[in-house]
Amino acid sequence: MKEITSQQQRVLDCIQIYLKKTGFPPTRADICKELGFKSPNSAETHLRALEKKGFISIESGASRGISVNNQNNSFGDEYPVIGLVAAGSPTLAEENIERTINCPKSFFESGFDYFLKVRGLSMKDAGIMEDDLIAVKKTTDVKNGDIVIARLDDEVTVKFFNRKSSNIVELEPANEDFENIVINLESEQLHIEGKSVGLLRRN
Amino acid sequence: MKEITSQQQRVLDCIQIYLKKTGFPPTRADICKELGFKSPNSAETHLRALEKKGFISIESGASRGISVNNQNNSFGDEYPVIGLVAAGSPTLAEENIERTINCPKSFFESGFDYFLKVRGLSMKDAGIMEDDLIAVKKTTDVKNGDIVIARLDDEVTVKFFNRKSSNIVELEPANEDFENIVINLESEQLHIEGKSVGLLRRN
DNA sequence: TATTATACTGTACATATATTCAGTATTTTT
DNA sequence: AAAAATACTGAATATATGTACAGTATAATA
Repeated sequence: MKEITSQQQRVLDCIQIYLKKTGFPPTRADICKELGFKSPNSAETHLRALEKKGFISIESGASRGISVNNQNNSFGDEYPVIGLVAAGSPTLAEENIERTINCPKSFFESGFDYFLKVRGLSMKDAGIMEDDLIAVKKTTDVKNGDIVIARLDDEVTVKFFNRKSSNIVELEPANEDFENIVINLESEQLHIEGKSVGLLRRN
Repeated sequence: MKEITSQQQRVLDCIQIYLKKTGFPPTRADICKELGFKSPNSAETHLRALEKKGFISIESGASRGISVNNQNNSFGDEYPVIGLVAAGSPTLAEENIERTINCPKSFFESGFDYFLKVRGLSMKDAGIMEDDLIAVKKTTDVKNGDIVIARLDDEVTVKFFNRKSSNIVELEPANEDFENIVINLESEQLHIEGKSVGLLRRN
């Protein structure tokens, strides 16, 4: 996606506002009226530039045949729900995707990549129950106290992250029936898949 | 909203599918092509019927000037977040609405009406923590074991519902530090605001 | 029984709309 | 310094599209 100019941004905004207001895209004349252009060709050339840069698609010949390509509108996207993660298989492999959930992109504060279906009760005191869906943001940038999705020997687990020293990381459950997992990074492999940015439960 | 006929439903479905696929509404000819009509007037009369019944709006003269009025598309709606509920004030009064959340209508199984922001930890063992947002469906049709939003003497509380006998209802917390609330319906007023159909947490 | 709503085909036409062509001017890139 | 992209005005036009008119037929309603 190439860079957008300020005028092209105005046209793109105009399309989206018009869409939200009326339910259908504007004509060239509508855009001109809205932005003060005096020739329909002004709108036309901007539309072609936006199309060339990938921001919109234009159906040739069709009236109002404009569709906005970007996903950062307020509407939904399909997010995968990752269920039982088999040992050794990559987390986001297709066979692990149970289904998808349509959910606004900006639903959780920092944006997220997928839902992870929780097994077990090791985080129950943090309000995370069996079958809850954790909104996971893929990142390795985690701080102490974050709820992280970690992989240890092909086993995926959800725990509090706590770096004790440069080589020692503790993964702490929120359930007194479970014990802390202490990892020495020199001798063991710890892979941080991401961190929890939210939770979804459906009764 | 008057009753819709099966053919009109087909046309309405056609519009929504077309919208989802292309990003803009169909022309009369598009509808004919999609549904097998041979005259554009077939689409026209159906559209006018749908407009008369309130399902769609048509902008006169504009090409593809159709907008769907109903909200049961797969996209988002604005749901109110109810925060601190002041004693004596109706739950959904405007002053109680902290903000709204854009969320697909079909996000929680049985549909829902608003989000309730949780105070306290009386339901922590059910995985409901402070500041969690409970998706509430307004209903008085609750079963034993349901998590209900109940009002007792202008105090709103979230608890498990448990009908002991025809006159006795127990509201049970999920936290051993709290005690059951036993209500004798003959002497006390219990108002069921609704029940929890889901939960949303944002870290 | 008359009327209205539903459910179509088929034709016709005014106009709404996309799109091309001819210019002008400024800025950015090569 | 030349070429390409940006940012417009203005006019022209083919066609995409809404919409009215003329029919036919059946089911529902008053």
